[in-house]
Amino acid sequence: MIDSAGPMSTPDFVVLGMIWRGARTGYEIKKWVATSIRFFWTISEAQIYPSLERLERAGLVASRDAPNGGRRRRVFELTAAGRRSLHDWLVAPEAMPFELRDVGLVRLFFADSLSPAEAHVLLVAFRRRSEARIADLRAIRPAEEASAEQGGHPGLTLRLGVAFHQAIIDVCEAFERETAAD
Amino acid sequence: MIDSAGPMSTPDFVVLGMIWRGARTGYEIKKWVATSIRFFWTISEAQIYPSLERLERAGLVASRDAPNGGRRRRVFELTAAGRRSLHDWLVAPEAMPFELRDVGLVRLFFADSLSPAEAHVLLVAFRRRSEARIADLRAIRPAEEASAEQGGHPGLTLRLGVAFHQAIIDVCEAFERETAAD
DNA sequence: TCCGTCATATGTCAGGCTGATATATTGATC
DNA sequence: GATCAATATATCAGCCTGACATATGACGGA
Repeated sequence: MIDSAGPMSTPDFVVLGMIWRGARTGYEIKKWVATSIRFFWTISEAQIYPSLERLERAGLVASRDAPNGGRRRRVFELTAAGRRSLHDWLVAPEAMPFELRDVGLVRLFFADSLSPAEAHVLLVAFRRRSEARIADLRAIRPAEEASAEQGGHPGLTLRLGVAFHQAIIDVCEAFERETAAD
Repeated sequence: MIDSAGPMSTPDFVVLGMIWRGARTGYEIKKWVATSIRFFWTISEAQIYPSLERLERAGLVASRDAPNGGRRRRVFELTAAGRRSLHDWLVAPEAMPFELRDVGLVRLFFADSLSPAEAHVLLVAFRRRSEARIADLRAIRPAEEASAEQGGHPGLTLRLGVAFHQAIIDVCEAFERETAAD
């Protein structure tokens, strides 16, 4: 299917997926990523525009010029091959690497070098970060978070984000109680 | 404190912290990272050795040559300034960015484009990944996971890892039940 | 009506990091 | 005595991020 443009990488499929969701221009892809999957995937313009070129060369998207007055603008849509490619990627039994890079956990890891009082301050800051993140997540789309089904799979990823930070908060509070008991 | 070598970055503090934990050579730092904080921080040799140079120039670590037979070897230890610098970093009220990059969540996000059966297969694969990760975490240091206090803060980070993957599993199972009910 | 500011829209580029590879010695296993 | 794994340090191509560059349209205030 893709022969002239090398292997597809995850950012390419993210671009493809966002066009499937209805994003029409590179700019919209960037905006949509920033308001939906930004907590578990980011993408920069320097990736989006070359990616759109590759996808078009591979026949997965089609574009046409649609300037808005004197402002240039290129709108994209999926081809049948593009829909098939997205589908194949989603059902492929590939590994799904979970990459976390967390300065907070690193600092906690070294907290044995602090006094109990200092370590406690750090732990509270760490817990508050997750509390703030849950507030951010709820602000994105409160409707979807309230009811299970309505959000579909985007709603599921939102619930996962909330649950995951709630678990961190619970463990922090348990640890705070345990160390306070000393 | 650090004047001749530009600002310190997180990887530098990770190296400093690992030396505080007792790592003696660049090689040991790499090995220790791979068996402790690897689930939330990684570091490559291409970072470690230049970082050790910077830390020594800044007076935060001291090194001496300690060849093992004909094999060159440089052992490092913290200076007083190094201990202070690590302490200051840990207590600084800085933001702790939480960076996640998860292909699994991205694929789930687009799963509305699949049939219910296909989406279910993807969800099960996603859940199993967290089950496998919990097994990995428990394998690292089973003793610390059993009891709260014994692990200190490394034990806490281990508990946090287990808890948040357990939260993912719980949400997945709930969603599986909800969608199966249709 | 002019001006500033924000949103739309597409791109470029330096610098940093990852993953792969290179090199050399020691110790273990067969 | 040969092969493989572990110890130990280092380099490098290639990719990505974050910052910057460029240009137009829309809108409100002075």
